[in-house]
Amino acid sequence: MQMVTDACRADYNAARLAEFAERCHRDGLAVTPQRLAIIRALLASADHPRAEAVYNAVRREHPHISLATVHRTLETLCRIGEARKVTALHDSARYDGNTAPHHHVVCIGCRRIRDIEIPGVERLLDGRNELGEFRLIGCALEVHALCAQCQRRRNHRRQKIKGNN
Amino acid sequence: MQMVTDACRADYNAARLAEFAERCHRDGLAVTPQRLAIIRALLASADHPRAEAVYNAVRREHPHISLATVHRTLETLCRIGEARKVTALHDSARYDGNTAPHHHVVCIGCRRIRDIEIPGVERLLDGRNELGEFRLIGCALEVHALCAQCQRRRNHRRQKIKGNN
DNA sequence: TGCTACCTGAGAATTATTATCATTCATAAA
DNA sequence: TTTATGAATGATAATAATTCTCAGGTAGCA
Ligand SMILES: [Mn+2]
Ligand SMILES: [Mn+2]
Ligand SMILES: [Zn+2]
Ligand SMILES: [Zn+2]
Repeated sequence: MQMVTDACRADYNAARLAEFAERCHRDGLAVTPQRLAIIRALLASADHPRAEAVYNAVRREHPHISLATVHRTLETLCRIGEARKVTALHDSARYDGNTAPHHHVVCIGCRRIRDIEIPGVERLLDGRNELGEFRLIGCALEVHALCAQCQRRRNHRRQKIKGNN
Repeated sequence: MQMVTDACRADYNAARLAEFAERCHRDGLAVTPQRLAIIRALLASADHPRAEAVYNAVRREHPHISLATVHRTLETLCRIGEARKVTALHDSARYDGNTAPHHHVVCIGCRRIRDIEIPGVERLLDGRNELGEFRLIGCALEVHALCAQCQRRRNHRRQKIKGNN
């Protein structure tokens, strides 16, 4: 287990930026100055910013950009796989009365959550209680999945799209 | 790895409910009908409800309860360790331009997030792409920690509290 | 049986996010 | 290069989740 340093991201970021226009075209998206500025700001920051933080960064070059555009664009970037969210469960607080150690499987379609037990997860951190400047407390594994219902839904949608061709 | 069944929670819930009043007293909290109803509803549901869902459940017995009380109480339960949140990062969406596989360490004080690489996490799911009704897609490990700054802050606060005795 | 500090309900305020719509612009065809 | 067109943007309203405020209520204790 080790921290990912800023240094090793420089090349990665340059490569990602170089590919960006091509990827937008592949997905049928226009390469707008706003989108370029937002992906640049996102790649440049190692701190997993919120929309507001990206907005503040981008505004230095594009003082007229709208916060709504930043929200929209970040969602678009996630949809085409150029960005992701740190957790799939940010939309509202989910509470758990089970305080015993366990982990969760989350349906990325409908946000259904179920408990799972996974032996060995704690062991991943074992022996360490520090990492860089951080004092470690515990960990939670979020297993991403599709529930039966959302699997069906996606299949139906795919078939509809096929039919429209 | 296995799903946690409803059945094996029945005893656990009864035990937790029995201890509840004692634990409130220990923490200097009053045992109000609202708090009892909320912990009961939370323990009874295996689906990691949002505040709204707890509100709807509790309202059947306490039609006059306020949604604000539900929010407040769920937060209180987390503070005294009688409940927890599924993720510490629900308050606003956090975006990540790094699409390579990696995990995160999260400061539970200030929500600072850093990338970490942990070999072997994917292996926890290996061999399986189904679990119960869920089709597995991937996973994300959220390592909880305190950053240097928040460690200092907590120490200062503890000293202040000591001084007030 | 009171006292008192803590708790609750009601509703306002705040914050994050999404929706609406008129205007602008990136793209590709002519 | 010009033009046509559908997609993208900015401004702002709307919605949703959560927190705040404060007057009145009540649990816990003497
Ligand atoms: Mn759980
Ligand atoms: Mn990351
Ligand atoms: Zn689902
Ligand atoms: Zn911190």
